[in-house]
Amino acid sequence: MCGRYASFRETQDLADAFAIDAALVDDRARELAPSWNVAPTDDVRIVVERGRKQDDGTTGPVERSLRVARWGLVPSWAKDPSVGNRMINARAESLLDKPAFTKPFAARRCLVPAEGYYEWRVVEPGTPATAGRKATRPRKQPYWITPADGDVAALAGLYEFWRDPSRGADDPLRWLVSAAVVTRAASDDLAPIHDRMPLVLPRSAWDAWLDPTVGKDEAAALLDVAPETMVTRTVSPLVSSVRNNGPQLLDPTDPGEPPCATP
DNA sequence: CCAGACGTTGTT
DNA sequence: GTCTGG
DNA sequence: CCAGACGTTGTT
DNA sequence: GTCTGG
Repeated sequence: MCGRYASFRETQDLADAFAIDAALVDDRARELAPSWNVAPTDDVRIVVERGRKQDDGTTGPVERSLRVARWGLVPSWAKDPSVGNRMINARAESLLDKPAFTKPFAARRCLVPAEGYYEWRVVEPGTPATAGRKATRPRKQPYWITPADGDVAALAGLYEFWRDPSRGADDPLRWLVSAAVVTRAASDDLAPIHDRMPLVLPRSAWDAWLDPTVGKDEAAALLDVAPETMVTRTVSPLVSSVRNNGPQLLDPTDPGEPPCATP
């Protein structure tokens, strides 16, 4: 779950929403194209808090910034970045036991801004919506899921740095920043569509989640926040292919058959 | 000790 | 790097 | 997450 | 069926 989402809000709006100083918005974040179909391995915008490395080698005061990360956490020990292709999610329930996530959770938590995310539900042929039509193979019905309050969704994330051994000290691509989205059990409202959902943090939890001086024990308490209320609608299967993009992917479609938990 | 994994999802 | 399994 | 590939050699 | 790429 949470393997596809959308992030198309203007960078300045994001900076405002997360109280980020304009000077701390990375150029790459400004240049990143809006996307209605963000897929694993894509570059995404993340909100982080850390002290910048200063010229004298020491670390400066903690600052909140908007940066770019590759979706799919690449552990520091990875031999190549493809390891991150499958580390797109981190289960809240087991986070603390996973070597790949231990340090990121203790010190490198981030927020992944999203306008909403997608889930797919498998619809078997022969159900009321397809009755009378020619028998078909199961179909994957995508859903668009957004916060009910219309605000930006702040997905809890973890990030990591990976040093590319093939690049020299001066190469700006020497350090790859990558991130994973934390998942949890779905709320009762969303369970009929899917049993997992991203951890959407309420505004009241943002500061503590981002604060690198907040340790793992305190941060772990944030994993249990009450789920945000979300609204859903069916959208076109165009979104299923990562090659498609654009606001039309969010166009509502006839739901046909309502989701049901137990057939 | 060394070798090998390190992750989630969905589906059966 | 760090943990697990053998 | 879904879609799409799934392979090597030798030659250009 | 299972892995890789986006």
